[in-house]
Formats: sequence, structure tokens, C-alpha cells
Amino acid sequence: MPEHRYDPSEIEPRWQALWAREHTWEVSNESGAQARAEARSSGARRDASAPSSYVLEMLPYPSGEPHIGHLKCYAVGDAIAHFHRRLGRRVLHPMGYDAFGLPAENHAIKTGVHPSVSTAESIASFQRQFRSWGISIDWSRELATSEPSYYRWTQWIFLELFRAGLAYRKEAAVKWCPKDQTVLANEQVDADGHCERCGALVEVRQLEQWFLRITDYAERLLGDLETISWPEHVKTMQRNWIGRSEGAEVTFRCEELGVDYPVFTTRPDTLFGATFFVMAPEHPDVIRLAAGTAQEQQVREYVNHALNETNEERGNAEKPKTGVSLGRTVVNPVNGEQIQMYVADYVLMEYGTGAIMAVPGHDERDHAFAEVFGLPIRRVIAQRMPTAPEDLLKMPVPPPEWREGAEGLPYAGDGKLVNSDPNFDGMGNREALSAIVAWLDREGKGHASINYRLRDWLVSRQRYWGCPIPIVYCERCGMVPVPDEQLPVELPEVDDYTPKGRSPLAAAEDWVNTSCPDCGGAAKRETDTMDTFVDSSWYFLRYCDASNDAAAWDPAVLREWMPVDQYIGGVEHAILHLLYARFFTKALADLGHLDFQEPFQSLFTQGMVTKDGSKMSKSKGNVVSPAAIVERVGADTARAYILFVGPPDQDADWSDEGVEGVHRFLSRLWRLAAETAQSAGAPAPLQPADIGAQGDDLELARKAHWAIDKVSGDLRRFAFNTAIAAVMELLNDCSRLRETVSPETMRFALGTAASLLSPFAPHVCADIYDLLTGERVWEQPWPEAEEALLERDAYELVCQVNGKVRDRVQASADAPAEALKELCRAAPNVQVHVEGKEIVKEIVVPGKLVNIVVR
RNA sequence: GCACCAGUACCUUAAUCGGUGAAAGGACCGGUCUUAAACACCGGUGAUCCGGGUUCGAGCCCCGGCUGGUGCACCA
Repeated sequence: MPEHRYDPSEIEPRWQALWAREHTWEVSNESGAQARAEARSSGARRDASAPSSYVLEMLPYPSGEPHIGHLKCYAVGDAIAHFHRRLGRRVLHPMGYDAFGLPAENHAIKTGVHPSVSTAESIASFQRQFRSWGISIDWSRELATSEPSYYRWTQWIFLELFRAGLAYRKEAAVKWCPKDQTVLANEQVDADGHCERCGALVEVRQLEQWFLRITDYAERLLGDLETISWPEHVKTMQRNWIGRSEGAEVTFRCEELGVDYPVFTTRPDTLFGATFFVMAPEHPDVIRLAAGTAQEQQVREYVNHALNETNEERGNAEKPKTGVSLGRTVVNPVNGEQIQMYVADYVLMEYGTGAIMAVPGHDERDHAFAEVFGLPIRRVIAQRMPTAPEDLLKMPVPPPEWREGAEGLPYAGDGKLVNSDPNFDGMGNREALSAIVAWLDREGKGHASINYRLRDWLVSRQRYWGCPIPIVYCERCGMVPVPDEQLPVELPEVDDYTPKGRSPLAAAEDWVNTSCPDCGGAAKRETDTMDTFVDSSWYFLRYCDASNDAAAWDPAVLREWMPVDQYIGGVEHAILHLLYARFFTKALADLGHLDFQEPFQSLFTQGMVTKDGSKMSKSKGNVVSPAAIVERVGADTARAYILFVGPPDQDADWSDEGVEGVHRFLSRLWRLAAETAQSAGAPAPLQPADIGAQGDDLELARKAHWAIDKVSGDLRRFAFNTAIAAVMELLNDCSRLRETVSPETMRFALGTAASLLSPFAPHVCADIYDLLTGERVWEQPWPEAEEALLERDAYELVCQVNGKVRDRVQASADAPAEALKELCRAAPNVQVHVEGKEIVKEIVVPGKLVNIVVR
């Protein structure tokens, strides 16, 4: 009697070893003669003409060990990869590591261990665990962004952008993290002004830095969202981040100094209500404007104070408005009025032109400021005007919102223009908006304009463990790109990683001092490194052609795989990574290196895994370790559980009891299959279920086909939880009917269960399929449901009276509506309820019910 | 404050087009097996957030409210 016990610790390594030995998940590039030759020599089984599919999970940052979120991400991605393969596609499913970054560097500062050493350890540990999870990765394409063979091409892309004018240096007020001692991208500062990485309060410093011109792509990044299949909330976040506003640029002239100040406004229709003018404290002209006025000292103090304020203090809209008069005036171009100039911290330098026209009547913030400073508030849009004379007669005293005075202000809605100009008064404000912009344009005082919240991407970092920026500064030639053939510019060794406000690379003097590639004279290297988001903005391209050392990729190979068909990752990357990767794709396409516009055709964002309802964290001590779970119950249980616990795009709470439940399910499945394999005789391919089967055999065959249909549909819509539940139902029927069905039917039902479940629990399903059929489940085409077995020839017709179920009768599937009505009327308990009443109506839903409405 | 999503049994989820008396797993309770327990098997308890509306019929659609989550929020 062989032991009928499910033992994942024996099953899982056995199949993993086979997959590794046979390079089962590797896929060759079919384009290019060399690739074709490789495919022949490795005896690639898959049909080269099969459609390709690129399934990709976001690349992990290797630090310590993978956590449960990784397990969920790869469980989702692997299920898709397996499903696509079984649908006959050639699937590219690679893995790599986002290996540059601050944690390894901070660790180096603490311990002196070189970041490359600790990173290599983490990568080894990640790789070991990923293998133990049995995910179907093409390991031949593995990469790490910190390897010179990778970052050589990161540098090449940087130089391509530089040569195209998309990478540039400029001095600007930038965000500086005092703890990490580096500048940050605007995107890396959260809404409260804290560093996204370390949580320290971010400061503002005036520094010269490297930027990438992502703002040139704002319109396309916005518009092309329409072309990709992404979750709507992710698209919304990107739209918000790009922050497109339509409006006008209007020029206000300071006659005393003879300087023009353009402002951006979305409401040129309220221009006649502009009663003062406000500049941001950072505005370069503020001090110059105040110079020589009585206000000078006060302005200086205010500006100093404002510049030292944190984003948090300054960003608070609840805070009372502050500001100082500049003692100057500008002219409102539409009516020639001289209006007072102020400096106030509620105006931001980064948005628009750093100066605004203030319309207190129709803008909440301007209104609050005007109240504090006692400035005039003028209504130029009537909130509601009576539409017909009858309305006026009915209401001799108009309610306040109808008045043209200042009551009810500020008012931001639509209405008709009042108190403006005879040419515009009475016009609807939307119509007036275009009329006023047209007038400004004719007079040369303004023009229609579009403004974005998105700002250029600051990519330089004063840190060690990143990709060096391949630029040399020559005393004679200036800024010179390192020639392509000299790439990569490798990271030098340094003794001290501690940041001191400049890059640790600056201390490597032998490395910094170099010769100019152009004139050969003395030159110094750029010592800043790149933001690690640069590394991850193109890695999906490199996987396609990972071993190419003559180029970053061969465009012909990219055509075979790109764009990624299914991208999977956490919603925390909804803005930064995804926006940067889209920008890189568009820029590289413009430079002729790619022939597609969007990198990720379809995106799936998985939900968080929580414990006891809250985020797992070391400080709370509620961290569930994937390694421990896999050790205890096996990878199949861990993976199936995490997909079964709920819809994968939602957060899911980890429960050890739930894990046990799934483990029991896999145990029962394996055990019943092992028993069946014994009683059913030698392994044999599954026989298509016999439509002529009778009784329990027919019932179980039907259930199996129902499960095929259900799981196939559920997989297409990422409903893994219900797919697994369907296989559970199938197993329950197998157990229930195991005494009465033929061995062949049981073999078919259990083999089908294993086949359907294998994307979620590949090892145990491979084992079961092998026991029952002697075949490899991953090489089988995805099963197809037999239509004839999905339909029933008879069913239970529900008989309702006034919407209440009163009886049930057997009806044949093809019975016409008239026959169903008669069946229903004839049902005994229906007759009781219809007795002596008048039939008003009969509703027939074929296949479901008949409802008789009586009075 | 604005927008979006969700609210179903003690818990996590299901119910495809508005159509049966709301389903699965876990938990809990009972039974069989066992010296006893675990495992396994059999059985059981128990739910549509609140208030209106539409409809022959509403968990599902509409309106209002409550609760929770996410995103945005001095962006002119």
C-alpha cells in the first residue's frame, strides 16, 4: 500500500528540478538568423509562428528577502503566463533586479560592506526564493540594473536624451532631503513635504541639477492614456499628476519699472474683477520691485520667512493668508486700472509664471486674501439672472444670489458677465472667456495658453550607489558627453560612502580627473549619479534582447515582443515609475529607436496583503514571511491561498486558518487523484467526456465542463478567487460521486481539475496530471468546454405568483413560452394561489421561470 | 472640501443580462472513525448598511443618508 499522503516538500523540488534541467520556461527570439539558429540547436518545442505574449511583473528591489507582496505579484503574473502558454502563445516571462538604490548604500555607510556585495547577497536570496515558488521564469534573461553590462546602456540612453536636448542642466529651487543628503524629484516628495524614502522633512535649496524634459511630453502622456487598457483609477492619478489646465496668459505691465509680467489664468472671463496682483516669494523680481519703496525691509523679511517655511506649513490652505505689499502697481490690460502688487506665499513659483492676477470675487483664495488686507471685492459674474420677466414679477425682492452686488461672493460658477465692459456685459461667461482671449490676442496683451502641473524630472543624485552620469567637464570645451565606445563609465571604488552634500564619487580623485574626449585636455567627470527610476524606465526593453552586447537592443527583436501585453505590479507605482517608463518609451520612439508609443498595453495592479487589517511592518511585528509559509505548507498552497483569499486587485488579509483550508483542499485533490490513479489502471490520456454517459457519470462530466467554462472566463477577467472556488466545487462532486462513477470519468474529472488549477498550483497539478495520464500538464492545450454538456436538456422551472415562488416543475430546454405558461398554471401549488383570481399578466423567462400576476 | 470604489453569515469572498428559497471556504457546533486526539468523512447554525423610488420581480438599477477605503486638494 503506497502512502497516500500529499507531501509538497517532495513534490515541489522534484518538478522544479525538471523545469530547470530542461529550461522549460526559456523562450528564444525568433527574429534574426542567429536567434533562429539558437532555437534550432536548443530544440525549442514551441511553434515559432505562434503569437507572442509578454507577461511582466514589476522588477523587485532586492533588499533582504522577498515579502508577501512579492509572492502575490508573482502568483498573479505566473498564473497569466501559464494561461497564455496553454492558449498556444510563446510567452516571454523574465526576471531582474532594480539593484541600485539607497538602502544598500545606507547599509554600506553603517557596515562598510560594499553595496555591490550586499546587493549580490540579496539577489541570491531573492532568486533562491523565486525558484522555490516555482514561478515560470526565463532565467536566461536575468539582469540587474547595477551591472555595468546593463548600466552601460542606461548611460547610452541618457546621452541620446542629452544629444536630443531632452537632458539638460539648470539651476533651480529644488527639493533637498537633509537626511539622505541628496536632491529629490518633485515626485519623490509626498503631499506633506516629507521625503518619500526616509520620511525626513524636505528643504528647498537653490542648486544646479540635471533634468529630463518630460514636460515636452505632457500632452502625449495625457492623450495616449486613451489608447491603453489600464485601471481607470491609475489613469486618473496620471491625469491629475500631469494636471492640464486650459486658460490664457495675460500680460500686466508695471509702468514704474517698465516691466511686463505675464500671468496664467484659467478664468480670463473674470479679468475685469482683478483688483490686485500677487507674486510668489521665490519670484526673482520681488526684491527688485520693492527696492527703494517704504516696503523694502518688510518684503525682505517676509520673503526670508516664506523661503524657510516647510512645504507642510505653506501648503496648508486652512491657514490664514499672509503677504506684504510691494508698494508698486501694475496695469490691468482690459480696463487700464492700476492695481496693487503683493508678495504672498499662497502663490507658487513652480506653477504658471509665479505671479497671478487676483480676482477676489470669484476665487476663494484671492477672496480670503482680500478680506485680510481689506482689498476691493468686485462681482463680475452674476450668479443667477432671472431668465424670464415672469420670474421677476413673482419675486419683487430678488434673492441674494440674483443680485449683482458683493453678497454671495466668492462665486466660482457660471453666469453672465456684469460690471465688466459694455462689450461683454450680459454675455455668458463661457462665451465671454473666448471673446476676451480673442480681444487680448488682437491687442497683443495675451493669448490662449495651456499649463501643466507636471514639471521636468530632476534626475541627478548626490549619492554613490547609482548609475554615473556619463558627462565630462572640460575647461576648454565645456560639457562633453562620454563617447559611446567609452561606455560604461564605471563606478569607482571609494573609502567613504557618507554623503556630505556632494556626491561621494567626488572623493575618487583618480576617477574624477580625466581627459576631455574632444580636445584631450584636463577635464573632470560629473560626480552625480542618476535617480534609480531611470534604471527601471527601460528594463522591459532590455529583457527582449538581454545578451546583446553590441546595442541596448535590436529593434527587430523588440518588434517581436513589445509592447508588454500584461504588466503587473503594485498601485504604489501608479504615478512615478509608470509615467517615467511611458516618457522614455515616447522619447526613444521619437529618436528612432522604438516603433511603438506605449510600453504597457494592459496593466493590472494587485492589492496589498495585510495582517489583522493593517499593513505588515517590522515595527508592528505582524510580518508574514513567505519563506516560512513555503517551508510549512509548500509553494502551491501559499500561491493558491493568496489568490483564493479575495479578488487580487483588492487588499487581502492574511489568515493562517485560511491557508490551512487551501492546504486541505490541495491534499484532498492529490489524495483522491493518487487513489484514482491506482484503481483506474495505467496512466492514459484524458478521454473527452462521453456525451452519451448516463447518471452520475454524466453529472460529473457536466460538472467538469462547467468548471472548464467557469475557470476559462474567470482567468480572462483576473477572477482567480472564483476560478479556484470552481475547482473546489468540482473536487467536492468528485468526492461525493467517487463510489458510483466509472474510473475513466473520475480520471477525466480529476485530470481536468488539475489542468484548470495548474496556473495557480503548478507543482501539485503537474504531479496529479502525471499520475493520471503520464503527460505533462504544462504542455497540454487549455481545455475547451463541450457546449453540449453545458446545456441541460431539462431544468427546474420556477413558478411564481406575484413574484413569489410557489412551485417548481420540470421543463424541457426547448419548450416554447406557451408551453411553459401552461406548465406553470398546471402546477399544484400555483393553482392554490391563482384560484378565484384574475390573471393580469404572465412573464416568461425561458430557462428560468414563469411569473403569473393575479388580482 | 471634491472625485472614485466598496459595504452580503462571526470572518474572507460569490451571485455573468434585474429572475428560484442568496453560494463557497474558514471559524463554530454535532455525528462517524480513534484508547484519546489530529486528519478524513457526514450533518448543522447563520447574512444582502439604513430610508425612499422604478419594476410582475431588486443584493444588483435610480435618489437620499450612514460607514470604510483610495486618490486629489492654495496648481490660479
